[in-house]
Amino acid sequence: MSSTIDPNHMLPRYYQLVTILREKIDAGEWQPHEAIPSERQMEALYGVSRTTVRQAVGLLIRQGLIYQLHGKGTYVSPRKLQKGLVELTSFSEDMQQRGLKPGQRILELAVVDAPEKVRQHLELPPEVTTVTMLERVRTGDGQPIGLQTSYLNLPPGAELTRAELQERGSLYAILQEKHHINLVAADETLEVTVATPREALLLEVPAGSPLLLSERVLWTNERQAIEFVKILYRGDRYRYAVRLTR
Amino acid sequence: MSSTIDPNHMLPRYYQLVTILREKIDAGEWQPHEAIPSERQMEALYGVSRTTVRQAVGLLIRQGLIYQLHGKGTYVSPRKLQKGLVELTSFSEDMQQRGLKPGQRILELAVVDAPEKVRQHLELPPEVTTVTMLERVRTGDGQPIGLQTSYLNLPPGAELTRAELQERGSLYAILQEKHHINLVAADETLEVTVATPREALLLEVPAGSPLLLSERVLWTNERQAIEFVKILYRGDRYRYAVRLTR
DNA sequence: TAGTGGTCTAGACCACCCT
DNA sequence: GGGTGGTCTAGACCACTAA
Repeated sequence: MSSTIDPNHMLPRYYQLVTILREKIDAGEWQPHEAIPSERQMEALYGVSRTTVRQAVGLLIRQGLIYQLHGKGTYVSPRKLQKGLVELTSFSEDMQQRGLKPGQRILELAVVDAPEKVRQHLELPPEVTTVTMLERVRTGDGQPIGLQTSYLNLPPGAELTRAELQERGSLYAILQEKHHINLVAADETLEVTVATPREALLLEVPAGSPLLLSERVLWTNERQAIEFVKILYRGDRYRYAVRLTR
Repeated sequence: MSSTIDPNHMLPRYYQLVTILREKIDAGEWQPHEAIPSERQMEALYGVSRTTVRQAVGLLIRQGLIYQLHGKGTYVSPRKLQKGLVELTSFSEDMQQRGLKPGQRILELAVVDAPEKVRQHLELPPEVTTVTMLERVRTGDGQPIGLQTSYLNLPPGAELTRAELQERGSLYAILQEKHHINLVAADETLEVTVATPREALLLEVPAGSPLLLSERVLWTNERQAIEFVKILYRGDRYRYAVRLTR
């Protein structure tokens, strides 16, 4: 709960300023549509250069917390625009944000020949013929929400075990912490489909029920496609939210 | 098709540099995962400061065209990550990007009492009791794609006529050019539903067919909610695409 | 005219990667 | 050690808004 900037801190100064400003906004110290101090005032207030102020301000603008009007000032966004609807999240994070306890039932974990559709999405080179396939029923507060099928192009030597998955829950946490793979972006498509008998059974809905189908390609910080994941969501229990900007 | 920066040009230098770099990437002058000149090299190449180079580079990174690795360099993203999947677009722009000719059939255009749900989404003040309601069947290459219902909180005096809409096609173009309202962000949710008899008739599908329901709140550059839009898309003719980032 | 954000410069030092 | 991106400074001028 600091409100000054420490030049010797581990974190960069612009990021310390981001934290200070976000805390004030979250605490309601400035109301929506109210002007916050100008860039030159913050320069003096926090003892940093205007460039550094603008770096912090730019980040908060991209996160939707504040906005600027040329010649007028910098203002707090209305609360609806403050919620980060746009970020790349795992299923587990997604459920937690919705206030549901994430859970899973692992149906299958195996190394398989890559289907053609998966080859294309992951842009597999010819010498790679197999991928790791993981099928899970995902739950929120114990209720089935989605049927998830992942195809992973893991680096040689990297392996995935049921035990790890059971323990950690989140696949992304394992990739990040154990294999040092950073996921930074994803391309996702959404469409409508209806449940096959098998899907209906697993999701506990009548066969033919409408489902939301998400297909996602995940990219590492080096922009290699590493995972292609399909999630079939129950139409009655899931709503997808995004923020779009110009 | 310039490849130098003109200091006296109308456009800012960083933006001229963005254009130059984008043209080279689009032309395939640099291949995916190939390094482009370093920031200090571009400083010399284009006669601008490193700050300006970084401003251009940052914009292209946020658009997904390039990425940077600390201590290594700046690289071209693979093509799949170059397509802008994330931007706020109107239905007309959306159809054009998909290579379909956008069309519409106006069902209703009227000033109505604002329903409670609309009041909440638009955050209407108590003194505002009415909104402009516009219902249209949207088509792609003449085929029905979606049933769109818009609720607009227009500024006093601003009016919308069928003639304008028929002529311009795009509501956003009218708001922008005639009323100088800039739409800069939107919050959108997507879910699955099934067609009522009326919806089925208008969309030319059997009653009970699965549909994709989009609900969108549009924000101006001053972060006022100005439009609440519902679009019911035919499940068999529409797929939604987004790019997510960390 | 004064204050705001938008653009731009010419430096500097640090952290990281590779040889 | 030399090159890369990441952070930061102390200025400057311009474009826009409002009184």
